[in-house]
Amino acid sequence: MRPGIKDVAARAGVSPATVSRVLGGTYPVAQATRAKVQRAMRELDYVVNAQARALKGATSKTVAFIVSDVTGPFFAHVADGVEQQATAEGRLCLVCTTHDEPERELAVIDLMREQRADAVILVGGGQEDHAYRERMVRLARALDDAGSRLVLCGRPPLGDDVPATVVDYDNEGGAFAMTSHLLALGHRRIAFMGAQENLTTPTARVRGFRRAHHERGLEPDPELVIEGEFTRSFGYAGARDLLRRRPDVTAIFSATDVVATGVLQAVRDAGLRCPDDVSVTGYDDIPFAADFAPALTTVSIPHSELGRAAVRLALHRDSYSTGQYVKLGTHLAVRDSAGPLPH
Amino acid sequence: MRPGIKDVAARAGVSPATVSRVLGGTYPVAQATRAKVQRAMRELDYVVNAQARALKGATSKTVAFIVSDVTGPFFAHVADGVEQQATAEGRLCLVCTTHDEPERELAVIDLMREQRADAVILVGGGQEDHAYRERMVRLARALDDAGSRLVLCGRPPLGDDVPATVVDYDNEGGAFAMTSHLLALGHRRIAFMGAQENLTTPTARVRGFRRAHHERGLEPDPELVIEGEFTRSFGYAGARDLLRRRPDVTAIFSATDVVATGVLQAVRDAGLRCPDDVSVTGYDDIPFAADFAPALTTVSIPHSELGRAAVRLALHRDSYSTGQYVKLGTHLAVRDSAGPLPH
DNA sequence: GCCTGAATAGACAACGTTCTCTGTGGGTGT
DNA sequence: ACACCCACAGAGAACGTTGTCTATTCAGGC
Repeated sequence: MRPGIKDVAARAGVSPATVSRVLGGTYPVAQATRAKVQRAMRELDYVVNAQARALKGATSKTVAFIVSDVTGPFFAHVADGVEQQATAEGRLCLVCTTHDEPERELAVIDLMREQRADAVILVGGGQEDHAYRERMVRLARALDDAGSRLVLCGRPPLGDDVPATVVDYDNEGGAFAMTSHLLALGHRRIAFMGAQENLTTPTARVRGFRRAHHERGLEPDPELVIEGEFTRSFGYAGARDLLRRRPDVTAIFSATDVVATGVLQAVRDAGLRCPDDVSVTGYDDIPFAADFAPALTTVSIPHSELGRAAVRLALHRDSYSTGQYVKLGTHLAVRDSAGPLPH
Repeated sequence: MRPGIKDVAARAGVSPATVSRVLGGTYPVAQATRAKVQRAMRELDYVVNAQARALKGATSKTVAFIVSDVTGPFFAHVADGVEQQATAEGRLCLVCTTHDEPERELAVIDLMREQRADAVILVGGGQEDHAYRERMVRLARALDDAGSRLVLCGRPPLGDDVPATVVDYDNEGGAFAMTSHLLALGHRRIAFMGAQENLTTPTARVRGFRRAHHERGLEPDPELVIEGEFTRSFGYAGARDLLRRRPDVTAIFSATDVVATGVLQAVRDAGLRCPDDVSVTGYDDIPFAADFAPALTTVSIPHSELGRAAVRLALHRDSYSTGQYVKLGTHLAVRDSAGPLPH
């Protein structure tokens, strides 16, 4: 049987309350008594019951981390930041996946409400439609009532009156910078691979792509903004078809690095060289981007700082008068996969 | 304020016990009463308090997942399996990192003991010394007393009398197969990059490397078994020095894919081509191994099955008469980075 | 020698569930 | 008409903590 505070008290010859005070350290206990209690705890190999403690207190000292898929390199690095900061703040870290099923997302947030997590961090882009937004607003309020804080990490804010913390990064700015880079290299027929109408992340990236063209007085060819998921297989199929249909394209801006892996494969399979024949770039700067063939030019996101900031802001929300919206910067990681326009 | 079972009971005009019974579903409640209660729950947006429930029950319906670093691709995929299976079994998933600090490992396991997790899954290799083993044995017993199960995932068993579940993979067999593959391609001066004396994983891989030589009546050159950590930077520095010191080497078997990325970089920087001048192989088959330059020949590990099996075995340990030790197979993933011996 | 106040320790009531007893009606069998 | 059982619902005690309130002791000041 697992010993409780009473067993320790009995063995030390004191009352349970005294043991609790030794545990907490927030109340005067005589040196001799403390020693007796500590000895009893050691002898019984006692550990507190976290559930009982949480039941008494207001919170479970836990941070929940919700992603669509733990294996995504993007998520793994945000998770790293979350875990680091949570540990530093004396919190444990719960992980849940949604696999992009909206109902599952709902269910998982209810689970976290049951757990009375201090913060519930939703990582990754969200959908753009109104119904989804409304649901998020309701969840934010429900969590707020339960004493938790909803944190949106990597997606835009819901509105000022919604009790949620938002930690975003400059999605559009990164796409703008990358597109400008390609334009500066002389490319004019640039494809964007992986647009998705109703999702916040690809939409912001397409916006940056367009804006970079417009600022140079150019109009992006609508035929070159290609819809598709953030997967390797879409990158492969999409690029293969594109290269057949539009051999005049000289650069492909992939919506994510994972898409870029597929694009690079398609380029190789088409007998073309990168970057000599066609430039390929990505977005995210995943850990192995520098090891691809060729090393991938991409947009770097401060992944782990995103996670750390999420936890930090959520837990100290009263002391941040600056508000609950932070937008971190992105920057270009220029490597070998994008070069000047071939002639 | 967050509503409790009493508030629901009051609103529905029944006793708290009845509400609990509607919640549990394991006791007859009249149809009309059930409807009243469910309506009250909906109106108050009630969710149970997981801590209170766990306090009553024997366990917190939680699985803990302990790794040295969440960002490692190996870990991410085991985590995926763990999370999948935990969800399927109605458990939540706690994540902790140790960053390879033994004291932190200790502290984290105590934290899990406090949480009364159903299973505590320790992922990745361990140290080989006696003191460490003894400590693990004590932890296994302590967790067993607390009603939890220690699971060792990706490291060898502690002994028959220790209450722990072990889910391992054929570490040595994979190294044996890979080395045999290289030998069959004609290579005779093969380096092993990333041995570490006191750690179980590299030790097993070196063992397979040696055995493959011996079975062909060959003796591996001790100078070619190079000590080093499982990092990209070691791979780079180690391979750079090796290629300078021993230009006669024709193949480099990297202890992990991450090491291989560094090795590949060093090979490129030395002006050599892979696999034409020197073959390079890895171990782990991380997700992007196929996207490296060239696509990496490596040993594939059933990562997520490792995680799933860990949870499955730990939670149903009474119904597995077969014992609490499972060893999963590994297989070669032959790609482009290893070729026949150049002449 | 008595009062005051610090320092310390115990008793007891929460926290929100679930489980085990006890009812309490109303239907059935004889 | 009586006993009996069944289906249901309530009362109350846990689970292991922590916080509040009260009781004891002892030193010091008058």
